[in-house]
Order: sequence, then C-alpha cells, then structure tokens
Amino acid sequence: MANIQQIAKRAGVSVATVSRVLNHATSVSPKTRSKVEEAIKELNYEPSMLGRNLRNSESRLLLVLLPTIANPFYTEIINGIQDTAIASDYNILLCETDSKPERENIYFNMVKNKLADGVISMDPTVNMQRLNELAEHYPVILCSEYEEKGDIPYITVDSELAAYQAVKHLIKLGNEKIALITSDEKFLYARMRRLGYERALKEFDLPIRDEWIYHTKGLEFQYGVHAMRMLLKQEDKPTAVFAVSDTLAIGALKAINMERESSDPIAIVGFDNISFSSMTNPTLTTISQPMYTMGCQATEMLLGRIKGEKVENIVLDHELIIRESTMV
Amino acid sequence: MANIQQIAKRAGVSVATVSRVLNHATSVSPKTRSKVEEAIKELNYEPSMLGRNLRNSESRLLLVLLPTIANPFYTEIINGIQDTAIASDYNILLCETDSKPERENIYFNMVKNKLADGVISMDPTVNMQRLNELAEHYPVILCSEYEEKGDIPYITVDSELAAYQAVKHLIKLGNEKIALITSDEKFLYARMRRLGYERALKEFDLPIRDEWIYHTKGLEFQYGVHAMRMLLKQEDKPTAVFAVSDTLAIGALKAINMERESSDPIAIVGFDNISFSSMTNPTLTTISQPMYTMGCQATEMLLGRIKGEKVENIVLDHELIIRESTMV
DNA sequence: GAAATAAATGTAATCGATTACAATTCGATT
DNA sequence: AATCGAATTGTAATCGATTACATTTATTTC
Repeated sequence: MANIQQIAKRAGVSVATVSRVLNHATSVSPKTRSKVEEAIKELNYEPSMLGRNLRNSESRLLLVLLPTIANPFYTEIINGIQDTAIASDYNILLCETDSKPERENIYFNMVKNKLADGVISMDPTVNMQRLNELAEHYPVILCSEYEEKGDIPYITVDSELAAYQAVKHLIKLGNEKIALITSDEKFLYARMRRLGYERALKEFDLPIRDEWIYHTKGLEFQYGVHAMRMLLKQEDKPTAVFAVSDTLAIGALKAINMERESSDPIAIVGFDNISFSSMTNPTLTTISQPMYTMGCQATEMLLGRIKGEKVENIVLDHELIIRESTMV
Repeated sequence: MANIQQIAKRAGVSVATVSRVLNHATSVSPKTRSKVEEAIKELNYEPSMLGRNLRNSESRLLLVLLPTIANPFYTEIINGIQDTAIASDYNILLCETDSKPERENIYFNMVKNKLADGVISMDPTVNMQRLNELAEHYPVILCSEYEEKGDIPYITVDSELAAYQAVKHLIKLGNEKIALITSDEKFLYARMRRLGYERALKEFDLPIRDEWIYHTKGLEFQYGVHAMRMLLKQEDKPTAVFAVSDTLAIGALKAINMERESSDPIAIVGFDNISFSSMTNPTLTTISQPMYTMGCQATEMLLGRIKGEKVENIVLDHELIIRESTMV
C-alpha cells in the first residue's frame, strides 16, 4: 500500500501539499491539486488512519458497552447510535461485556489507550466505580441504565412512571392480584420499576405481597418461564403479571401457554416493545421506549462531550402499547 | 495522559528500556524493571495503541460485516467470533451495513486504512466484486453466506442438504402440499435451500408449484406474516411450509394463528434455531446450525490468514430440531 | 519595472510507540 | 590486572500522517 511519501514523489510535490489536498482543500493551485489527485488514483492510495489518528490523537471510534446483543432491546438503540455516529464521521465499536469484568477492562483500556474517543454505556452490570474513574478523564455517557446522583450525563426514560402506568392499566382491567417479575435489584431500572409497581398498588389500596414478587437471575426467556411457573404453583395465584422486560414477559406467556389446565386467563404487561412482542400469541402489551431516538441523542451527547461541551441529562417519553395479552 | 518519554525520564532510563519492560521482558535487569514499573504505576501510564499500532502497522481489530444485528441468527456467531478474537488479543468491530453500499464502503476503507486487520463477512448483501478486490490485498473470510467458486475462504453449512432434510421431514409426516417461503434468490443460501426443497419434492414425486413458492423482500417477521397470508388466500392451500429463516417462519406462524377459521393445522419448519423459536406457540421445528462454533472457526481462519497461512474451507454439520410446529 | 502583498509550496518537527545497532557495564577467566 | 564475552542499556531511525513556519512564486499596485 502506497503512503503519502510515494504520492508526493510521484506528483512531484511535498508531503505537505498531498496532505493539503487530502484535508482542508485551501491554498493549493488547481494544477498541483490535479497532479496529486492523479497520483493518488494511479497508486490506489488510501491515507492510513493510524498515522492520521496518531498525529491528531483521536481515533474517531466510539465504544458502545452492553451486556449482550442477544437482548433485542438494544438493537434499535444501536441503530440510532450508529446512524448518528456515522453522520459525524465516527464509527462505533459494539462491546459485549457478557457481564464479565475482564472484558470491561479491555474496553476501558481501549479508551485510555486512545483507541476510542468515548463511551456510551448501556450495561447495567458495569462496574460503576471504575466507570466513574474513567469518566473523570474521558467522555462517557450513560444510556438507559444510569446513576441517579452520579456525575456522568445520562439519557433514559422514567421507569418508575412507566411501571406505575403499566400496573395501573392492569388494575383498571379489574386485576387485584398482580405479580411482578423483576431482575436483580442491584440494577437501578429494576428498583425504579418496582417502585412504580408498588406506587400503583398502594394508590388502589392493594396489598404488596412478597410472594408475588419474583426476582430472576437474568433477562433471558427461560428465566421468565421459570418465574411464571413459580408464580403458578402458589395456592393463591396472581391474575396479572408485570414483567420488567419483554423477554421475561414472553417467557411468562410461554409458561402460561404450557399450563393447559390453568383456564383462567392471566394478563401480562412487558417492558421495551421488542419486535418479537407483536409475534407472540397473544401479542404482548408493553411499554415502548423511543429506542432509536435514545441512541441518537446519546451519541449527540457523547460527541458534545468529546468537543468539551457540557451536556444535560435527558429523560425521554415512553408509551403504553396495549395488545392482546391484556385483552383477555 | 503520560507517554513513554515521561516514564523513561521518571525512571531514569531510556524509552527503549521502558518499551522492553512493556513487551518482550528479556534483557532487562530486575532493578531497572522495578524502577520502570514503579514509574508506570506512579504516572498511571497506559501505552498508546495508536503509537504501537502505527509502528507495528497492525490494529488488532477485526471487522465483522453483517446486514443487521436485529436478526438473532447472528448473535451466537458473534459470541463465537468475539471469544476467539479476545483470546488472541484481538477485538472486533461489529459493522451493520443495513445493506447500504455506502456503509460497506466505510468499512472497506477501514481495512485499507489499516484501522482493521481483517474482515469476516456474514452479509449476504455484500458487493462481492468489491469484497473480492479487497480480498486480493487483505485477509477476508466468508461466514455462512459464501461464494461457491470464489477465492475467499469460507465456513458454512450445507444449506441444500439441510433444506432437503427439512422438507423430507414434512413429507414423511404425510404432507403433499408443501410451500416454500424464501427470500431474494440473489442470495446463495436462498438458492441452495430452494434446491434442497425441490430435490425432496422430486424424490417423492410431488409437484413443484410456483404459486407455493413465495419470495419475500426481507427476513423480518412481518414479511413472514405477509407471505403466509398470501399462501392462505389461495384456493388450494398448502398443508405445510418450509421457511428459509426462523424469523420468516415465526411470522408465518403468527399469520396462521390469526386466521381463526383455518382449522386445518399447517406444519412449519424454519431455519437457524434462534432463541425465539422455542418461545412461539407452537414451538418451531427448525434447522440448527452450530453458530457459536461457526463464529469461532471463522475467526481462527481469519487469524490464520492474517498470519499469512493458507486456510481450508469448512462445511459444518447441522441438525433438524423437531418441535411442536410439525407435531400437529 | 520595482516593491508590496498574496498565494502556493516546501522543510522539518511532531504524535507515541518499537527495534536495529551501538555503546556500556559487569563478571568471569587467566 | 588485563581481556573477553555476555548481559544490559542507550541512541536514533522508523511507522504515516499533520501543520507551524519558512520560503518561493505569482499577482497587484503605483
């Protein structure tokens, strides 16, 4: 692969002139410009990002931290991030941590090593202390999962309110025994959604019963299946379920479908509006987050930080999507 | 952020010695080593990948090209790629092309620019001519979708055989009217799966009817729904369907579920064994590809190419997973 | 046509690492 | 104590770009 020297020699100019042709096009005469462009074409030259980035000490790469791409919740957010990044000549590096600290370390080091210019973290399992340390020196944005009193700018939705509305919807349908399928409460979103759940129950003087609150070990379908089976085993069964994630809700639906005898219908509400949620039978009532927008705005925030600007936290609006799973 | 000069000064040694401490640890006395290590710790130093990579002219980044991460088919493959890459101190850059040529260009340029050391393409929509040109100068591997007579090494499964077995399974269940839901036949996998479908029908002297072969515009759920609706509209309805992708098959299932009156059950087989396929109602019979393995081996092939080795094409085994959708 | 000004181009330092080669130090051997 | 060889450390070139500053060339003005 040709380098800038060879182009310069071939065009009979200096490397500076070649560089000028490549970048801020000012101050180079049409004749030399075309000579250089010709040389570039002839030698099939592509400027090395490595050299450029070293000199400019930037990589134009953004890190996107997420626990796993298997959760479809992230796909639309990522599309938003990607589109916005590319529009500003940045690229993104999708980093699955699989909730493993050693992976996290690798990615944090990439930022320190100047291999990435900033980070958008969507990973609830991230080590917040280490992330905060990183954020002292490098641009970092939290997306979706965030820290309430932290210093890192975030974009998210009002999980508490959304959960409250979801559960209120179930109550309005006449349900008085409403279960919650949630994940580990070390995650803020889980705590917030539980608070919303409890607020709705309290408001309508319904009891909050511990045996109707099931904590799962993860968000994969099978945990939803298992959680629902546990709830169905109880002598006093809930008539409705709010799950903090569509994946869990879909697993719960599956468990209900498998229990042929349980003829009393159980209403279900999920959270995220993943694409699969309209393919289930029945289709799933859920909370829709503006995921694409969230991705776009998170990226704009990050690009702002990279430029050294101050950015404000953002809380986006959500929406309750009513489908068959609460129409039984 | 400190650089290697500052460490050298602080430790009272030359940059060469610092570099030696960082890399091939030989030939540096214990005393100097600990002096240097102390300086590194004190200044909180992290070597810049940019400088290192420029000098070594490698980036230790692998590009993974795929049309979209929204198709769960890719998630397990990506896990395999990622694990293998990380084990060899490489990282991966997930590149969604969204089937847009301009995106593709960006990513190809990253390789030419030395920002990535090689490419694994899983994108059926990739511009094969341009990819072939790239492959003349840079390491490239095809994963899943491939080119039969091309020069680029590939890893895949035998789509024709898998399709043949899937359709044969439907025939053995007594179905004689078997429809095919497939995507655009510009993709090799679609052509191969159609061939398998036709081979099975021919073998059992069943007619191949054009009106039972439906071509979709994409692999998203809704295209499967639409395809099935079209098939159900026909006066002579098929009794079974083979779809070339689980996403299409799940959409087809949905369409069938929505047609309350159509009481005659329709058997369905998909392809890929994505995680959703065991969450549908009924659960989906499908072809399982060893996706994780495929990702691992694709990466090993690519790393081989990067080292300059020759690598052989690989065809992995698949498996028919029989579930409820063919047990009606 | 000479001087002043503007435009175009070149020279060389720089970014942060690696590494061939040279120089130095050290200990062992005689 | 002198010599030799091995081990350690340093010097400086290098990777491929960008850019401040210097220099050359072209254009304008009187």
